[in-house]
Amino acid sequence: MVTIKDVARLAGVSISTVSRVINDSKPVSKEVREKVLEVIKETGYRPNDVARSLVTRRSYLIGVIVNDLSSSYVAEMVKGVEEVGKMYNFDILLCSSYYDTEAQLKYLRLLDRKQAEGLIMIGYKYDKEIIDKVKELNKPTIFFTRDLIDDSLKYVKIDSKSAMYEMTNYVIKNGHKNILYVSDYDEKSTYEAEKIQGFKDAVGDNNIDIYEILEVQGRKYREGYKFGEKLSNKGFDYTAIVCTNDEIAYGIMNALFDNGIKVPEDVSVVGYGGYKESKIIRPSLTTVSEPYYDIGAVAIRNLIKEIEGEEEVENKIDLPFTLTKRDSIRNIK
Amino acid sequence: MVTIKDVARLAGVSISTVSRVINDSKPVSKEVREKVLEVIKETGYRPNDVARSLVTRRSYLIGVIVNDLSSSYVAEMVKGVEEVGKMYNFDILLCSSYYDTEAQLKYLRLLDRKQAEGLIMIGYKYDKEIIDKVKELNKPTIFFTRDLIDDSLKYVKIDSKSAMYEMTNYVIKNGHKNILYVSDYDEKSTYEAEKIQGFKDAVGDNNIDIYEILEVQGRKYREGYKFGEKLSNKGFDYTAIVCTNDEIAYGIMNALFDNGIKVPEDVSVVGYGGYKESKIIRPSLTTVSEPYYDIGAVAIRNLIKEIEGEEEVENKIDLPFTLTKRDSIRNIK
DNA sequence: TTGAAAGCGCTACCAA
DNA sequence: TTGGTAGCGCTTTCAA
Repeated sequence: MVTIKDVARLAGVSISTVSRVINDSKPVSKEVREKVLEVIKETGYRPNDVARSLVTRRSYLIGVIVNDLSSSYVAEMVKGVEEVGKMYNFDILLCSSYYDTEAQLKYLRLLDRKQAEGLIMIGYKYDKEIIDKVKELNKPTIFFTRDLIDDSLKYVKIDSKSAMYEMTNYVIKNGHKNILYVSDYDEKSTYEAEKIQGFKDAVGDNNIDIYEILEVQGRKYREGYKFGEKLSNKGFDYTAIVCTNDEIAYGIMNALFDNGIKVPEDVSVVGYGGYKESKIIRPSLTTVSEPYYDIGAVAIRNLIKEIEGEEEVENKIDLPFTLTKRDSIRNIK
Repeated sequence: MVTIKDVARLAGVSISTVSRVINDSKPVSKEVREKVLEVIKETGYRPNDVARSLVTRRSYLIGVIVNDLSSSYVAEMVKGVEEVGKMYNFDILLCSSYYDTEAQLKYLRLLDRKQAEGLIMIGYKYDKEIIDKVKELNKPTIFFTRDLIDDSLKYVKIDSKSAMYEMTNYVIKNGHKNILYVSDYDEKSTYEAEKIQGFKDAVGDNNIDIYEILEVQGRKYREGYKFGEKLSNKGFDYTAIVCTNDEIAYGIMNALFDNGIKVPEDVSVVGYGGYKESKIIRPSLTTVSEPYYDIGAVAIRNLIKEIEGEEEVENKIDLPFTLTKRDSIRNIK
């Protein structure tokens, strides 16, 4: 392995000078610079970032802790984080905790030891233990989570109440008067509570009084499917089903389909999220699209601003959503 | 920031001793150990891995370069890499190149400077420039790619020829005698060539002579959809369509659906890959399932073996595939 | 414009 | 079982 010392010796200069030409940090005479560059080329010298980190106290590393990378929206966010991070010369250290608090704690410690300069937490909800640890680490950190239990934290989010309001409103405008809202969890998160509020507000503002809110035990495709099966078996007279997320929505849709109930002919279904799959399934899913790539991009952009000590960094960032109108809903007016 | 020196001073011992208790590397008397531990607790001291890396010459970092994390199978592989990596205390530095050779080169250099101990390359195909650079870096590296141009490289793969042979055979056993194979690219990769060979072998062994091989200009959903539209418009008399990958398959299926052609009633469609979406779409897709999580897991396990200098590391790893039989194919016998 | 030297935080050797 | 110290590869003063 060739080091800066070797280069210096071979070029007949001091290591300071070599450092200067590598980093372009101070003027170096043309001849010396060329000589050094030549030696670097000949020897194939490559600076060691670990050594550099130690003295500059900069790692240009950002730790990202996710629950599960195989959720398409998580992958999309990480992609945004990674790509924008790279634009600012930051690298991503990826950790996936699979919803486990112990793992999250472990990775928090790990990232700290690795001198990560910032943290991005992408998850569903966090134990107080995690929140406390994050505060203790005292590093720039940004959350994307469904449950914001601590107001001193920095996060990026979507105004889910308005989003669900608009979605529900759209459903109603399509003539639906008997609507089921499928909530994703019995243990209410602030995020889910907001969505339900949006739904209720829309229903109230439109004087719809035949509606129901049911809970599915989980938030994945599987659970949605099971729920849809139960629904099919017991029968129902809703004309529209509003789901708290896309996976639940296409879980339900597939169960209906497999039980001979047609969407949107027999019942309309709408989702929330705008996951990749929502445009691939048939009928394509009407949904609220959350800009996951952008969420990741904005999160890291903001984090880097804070790391670089810029002044005007916002603490709470609201990103716009869009209503994606597709084929899973029918106008029954 | 509290360093090992502070701990040593506060505990009234030398830094060597502190180092020993942190790493449990040499015997330390019970009293001294307890005193040191106490000071560590009080001060909240956390060792700096950067400094440690510099002296031990170990980073425990593995660089992963992918093309696009938003492909579900890539995310699945990275998940396998990350989770198994963590089991062995290795961390993942994630880079996404978006199919760009320049970016790949840049990340290769970056990972080298960051002292990554190994490299995992997940991609479609690589320029010679990349292969050369990888060789030059002379680090343990493992590929998962569709085009293996250099036999000295280490890779993990699926026997795609056998897989496609079995799939085609299955289609034929279902009574199909007029089959279209949809290839994904005009510029043949070794991987695609193998699949085609598997298809041809099966067709030949079964004395089927009405078959066709067509090319779609790309390998994503979009291109599959476009291809399916063209197919629908011009009409066809194939009874089955074998696709080179799942995205193409459901692209085609959706185009057929949107044009009133029913799968599997009017035509059977099968895919290759076993992407997450293949079980969600309706009809669910019959496909060859490649074990992406395992591919990632095996790749990194093997890489770590090489890094740790174990003897019996294989260079070419073949992983088993499975035929996933679902609803997109109909028996027409 | 250049070089000498201190030192980043740690491990590991050698001596005690 | 402990401490002293060299040194990992680099940046960054300070002086020349």
